[in-house]
Amino acid sequence: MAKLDSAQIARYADMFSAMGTEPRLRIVRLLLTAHPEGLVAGEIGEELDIPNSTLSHHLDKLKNEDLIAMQREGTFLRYTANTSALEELLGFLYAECCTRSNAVEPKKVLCCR
Amino acid sequence: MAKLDSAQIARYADMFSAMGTEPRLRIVRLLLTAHPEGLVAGEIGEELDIPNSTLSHHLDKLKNEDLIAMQREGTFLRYTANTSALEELLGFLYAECCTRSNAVEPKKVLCCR
DNA sequence: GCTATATTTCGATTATTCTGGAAATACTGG
DNA sequence: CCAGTATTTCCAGAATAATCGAAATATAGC
Repeated sequence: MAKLDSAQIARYADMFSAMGTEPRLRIVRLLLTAHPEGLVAGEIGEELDIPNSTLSHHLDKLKNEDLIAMQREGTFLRYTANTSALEELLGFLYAECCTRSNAVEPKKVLCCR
Repeated sequence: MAKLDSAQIARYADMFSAMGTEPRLRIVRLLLTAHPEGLVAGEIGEELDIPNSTLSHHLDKLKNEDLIAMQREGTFLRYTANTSALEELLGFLYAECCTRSNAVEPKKVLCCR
């Protein structure tokens, strides 16, 4: 297993932090549900009942951590979950818990394929 | 799959938040490496070079989110990773990413048993 | 009980984050 | 180019979090 340097650990911490708030965790969940089409900002805000500017800040944070992606569609901005980043985060957590230390047994968490 | 209520989502958010800081993520990693024996507070502080009181706050937060456990050993306090909680968090993330939405393919993350 | 060690709690400072109204920007269709 | 809609940025306030020295607490051994 590759050794993790300080920057990488900090990055994972930032990703966890980005998911570490109820509104943002809800946003990610919602985008996963709507995957791969995603949703435009207005739909997210309406569904989760979050004011425009507040939502925009949350989306910005998630985007900065690369957990979601954005693409313009005319006057709309469509947001989608970034599956590779989530994959990476999941892989990190899995590696820490199961591979690196054998602290958690994989089979308890997942049933493969 | 059981439907997640607001309190549960908030709880997962809090767990992510607890891991969402570099010092605390390092602490969890260190305790996983030392699992199942764990480490006493002083050892953690020395290894990660964190002042007493700062460390104590971090440990308190992790303990509040049930990510670590503590037991007294004479004048020492031994901390251990709480594998069930980590298991649960890993399971949640897995379910969100892979089961619920099929956004991430399990085999990309893990190689089962 | 006193001393020594380990760790927490107190207290206070600084930094960061969350929130949301109002103004600005971006785009579309006429 | 103007009106209309979508969304962001600006700004500011309030709340929360991170930090750490110093004082307090807990335990052990003598």
